[in-house]
Amino acid sequence: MPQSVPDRQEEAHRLVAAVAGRTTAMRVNVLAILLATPHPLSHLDVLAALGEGVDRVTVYRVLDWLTDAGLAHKLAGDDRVWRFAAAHSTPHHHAHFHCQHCGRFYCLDQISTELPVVLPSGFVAEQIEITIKGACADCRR
Amino acid sequence: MPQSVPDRQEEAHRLVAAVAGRTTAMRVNVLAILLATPHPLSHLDVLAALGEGVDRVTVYRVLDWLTDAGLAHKLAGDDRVWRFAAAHSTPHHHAHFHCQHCGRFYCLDQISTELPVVLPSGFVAEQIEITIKGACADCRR
DNA sequence: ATCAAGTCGCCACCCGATTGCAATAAGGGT
DNA sequence: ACCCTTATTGCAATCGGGTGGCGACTTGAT
Repeated sequence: MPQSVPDRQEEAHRLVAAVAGRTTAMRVNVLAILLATPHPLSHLDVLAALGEGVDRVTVYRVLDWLTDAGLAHKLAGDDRVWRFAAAHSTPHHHAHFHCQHCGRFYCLDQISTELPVVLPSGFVAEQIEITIKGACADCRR
Repeated sequence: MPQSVPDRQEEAHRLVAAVAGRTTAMRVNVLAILLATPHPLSHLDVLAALGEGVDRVTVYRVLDWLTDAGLAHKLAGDDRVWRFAAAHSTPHHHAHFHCQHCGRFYCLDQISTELPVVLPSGFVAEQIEITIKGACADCRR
């Protein structure tokens, strides 16, 4: 079905197979799409990239599975929509850019979220999420 | 109706009156609740604090109005729920803490979001949102 | 006191996400 | 290569935070 995702298929297959759990076509295809895209994708984006005849719920579950398996990141935007990005090369901790105009998300690999934060006593940080909002290069024209 | 919010009522009234637009009981009450709470509240939290007989939709609109008026901040959490905090003393740019266990949000006034970020060319930052996830002091016990 | 414009309250509705369950496919054991 | 167990998929229904529409009611300027 996804002739629009030619490459990354093998890479995705290798990554999925390396994880405990079954290696299904759906998981491989979805991961291939995420790998081929430089910015985080919404569930709807993934569904569109897969083409017709794919069940929404399955994609939800596959994306969650990929997230649990550590192969993808899940991030929440202001529009109450989940975005997913492949975890692959990108270091696990980086910031995101959210364009207020076109709504697109970008990964800002250069910006680390490894901040030396000082929390109130008793608080323990497990993860830091940084989202920069503004206008992307495309929308500035 | 809100005998549970004794103080802050006058302060809230003063703040609402200082803004262009009508000074309604609903706006004053909701702002008083936000002022009386040290951490951001969800729409449901506010509704519960107001007591019975208050319309959901009105609270949604009041919260949006307060946000537009600059009297409250609106922030998105992982659970796809808006949280609102009084803008009052708190500097406009600060980080938030999200407890993964109890789901509560805290304002981290000490941590500024005035970072010297370097964006790809053409990108313009308008706002930076930092959310630190982990376990709060209460849940660590 | 009057009255137009701004708000409130109730209705139904939107849409992303989730749950339940039967049908199907993956892959280990033989 | 086949079978059988079990995880995954597909479909339908549902959930739940949030929104739009519109008549009734306040607000506050006149």
